[in-house]
Amino acid sequence: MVERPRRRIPDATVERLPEYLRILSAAADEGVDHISSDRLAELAGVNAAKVRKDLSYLGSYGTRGVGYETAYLVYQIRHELGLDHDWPVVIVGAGNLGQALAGHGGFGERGFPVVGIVDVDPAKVGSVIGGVRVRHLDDLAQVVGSKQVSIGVIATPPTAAQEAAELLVRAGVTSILNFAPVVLAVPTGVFVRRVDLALELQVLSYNEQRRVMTTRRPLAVGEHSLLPRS
Amino acid sequence: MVERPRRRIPDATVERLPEYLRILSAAADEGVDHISSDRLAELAGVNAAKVRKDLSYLGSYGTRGVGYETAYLVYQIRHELGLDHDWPVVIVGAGNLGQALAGHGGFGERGFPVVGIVDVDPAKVGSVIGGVRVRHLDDLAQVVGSKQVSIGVIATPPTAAQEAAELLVRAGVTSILNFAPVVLAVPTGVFVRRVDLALELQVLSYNEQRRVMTTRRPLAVGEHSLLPRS
DNA sequence: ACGACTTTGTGAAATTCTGCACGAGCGCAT
DNA sequence: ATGCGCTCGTGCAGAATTTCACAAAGTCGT
Repeated sequence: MVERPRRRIPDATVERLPEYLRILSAAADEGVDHISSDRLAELAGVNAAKVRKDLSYLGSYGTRGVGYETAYLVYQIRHELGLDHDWPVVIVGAGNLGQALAGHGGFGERGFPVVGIVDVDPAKVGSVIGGVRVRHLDDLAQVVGSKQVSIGVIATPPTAAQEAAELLVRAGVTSILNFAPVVLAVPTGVFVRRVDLALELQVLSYNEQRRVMTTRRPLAVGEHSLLPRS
Repeated sequence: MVERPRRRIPDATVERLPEYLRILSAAADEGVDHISSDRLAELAGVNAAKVRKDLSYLGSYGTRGVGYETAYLVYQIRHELGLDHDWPVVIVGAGNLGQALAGHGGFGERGFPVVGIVDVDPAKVGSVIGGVRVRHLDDLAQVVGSKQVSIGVIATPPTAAQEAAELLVRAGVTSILNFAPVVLAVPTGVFVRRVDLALELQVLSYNEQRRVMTTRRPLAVGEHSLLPRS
C-alpha cells in the first residue's frame, strides 16, 4: 500500500512535518477530508509551494484540482516519522523541569510515553510523577533495558548533563533530547537535539534590541496599530 | 570604544551567538583570557571557519596568531544581543510548565527575570512560584505596563495560546516565546519563537526510524562501540 | 631584527533551502 | 465528449548558509 521513499528527506522538511501532522490531525478530527496546499500553508504559516515540495518528498500524492486526502496524509507522515508505534522515553532529572515534562501528559498523548524517571537525589526517589515512580540514577540501565527505551531526555543541571548523556548512551539510548545548556559529547551515531530556553530568549532580546536601534525608540506602550480587533 | 556593526547579522549566526557567549563566559570564569576560533569551535561543536565568520559580523577583532580576548568578546556578544540590561518577562499559564519555568531560576540568572505570572485558575492565583505571586489573567496588562515588560512566555494549553498571545500583544508585549504547539497569529512586528517538545521528539523518532531502515535492525542493547571509556 | 609559526579575516566555491512560475492532471458542468 | 477551473508537482533561479583555502598580520624565540 505504501511506497517507501528512496531519497533522503531534507532536514528542513523533517522539521516541518510534525507541524503539518498536527494541523492535519486536527483537521481530520473536525471531519475535513481534503485539504489544499494553500490552506495547509496558511495554517502552518509557510509558503504553499514549500508545503507541496515538502509533501512531495513523502512520495505521497495529492489529487490535482482537489488537494490532499487528510486521513491518508496523516497516515503517511506518521509512518515517515516513525510514529506507527510508541517510543518510550526515559527522563533523567526529576527537578523542576523533569517533573513538569513527566507530568505534562503531552508526551504520552503524542506517542512518547514516559516509562521512567531517574534522579540522584534520594529525597526524590520513590515519589510518583505523572503516574511514574522516580527511581535512582543507578537503575537507569535497567529501566532502559527492560523497557526497550531508545530516547532519553536530559533535564538535569548543566554540570550533570554530560554524565547523564554518557550513562544514557551506555545503557543503550541512541537519541537524546537535551534541555541542559551544554554541548554534549556523544559517540557517532547518537542523535542529540537541544532545547535551550535561554537561547530562545536571547534571540528575542536581539530582535528587540535591533528594533530599538532601527526605530530609534521602543514601541510605546499600547502601540501596535496592526493588532486585529477580536 | 565599540563600533556598532552596520550590516545585519544573519539569523543563523544570531542563533549561535548565545552558545558562544555561554562558552566564553565559562572560559572567562576559569581565568582563560584568550581563545582561538579552533578551540571555541570545538567547544561549540561547529566548524572553525564558521566561528570566525560569525564573530566577524560583530565587527569585533581577534588578534592573529593569538585568538580572541575572552572578556572583550563576552562584552561584545552581550552588547550585540542586547544583554546589557535585564529583560523582564511575564509568563502566561501557571500549570506544570509555567511553574517549572518560573521556579527554574535559570531565567533570572541569565538576564530574564520573571516579574509576573498570570493564570485564569482562581485556585492558582495568589500562590507564589519562584518568589513571584501568581496573579489573575485580567491583571496582565497592568503587570506588563508597570514593569515595562516586552517579552511574554506562553505556557498555556494549546487552546488558550492564541488568546494569550492577543492579550500579551494588546498589553504591549512585542516578543513572545511560545511553548504551545500552535501557530500563533500576531501583528506584523511582533516576534514569536516557538519551542515544541513534541516536534523535537518526532524529529528524533524520524532519525531512529531511518537508522532501522538503513541498518535493517535496531542497535543492539549495549552496542555502542564508539562510546569513549571514561 | 628576523624567520618560523600561529591564527585571523574573507573571497569564492559548494551546498542547502526557498519561492516563483507554469505545465499537467483531475473533477465537474454543460 | 469537451471545455473550464482548480490544484498539484517540479524545474529553475535566487537567497542563505556552510565550508574551503589562503593571504595578511600578529607573536615568539633567538
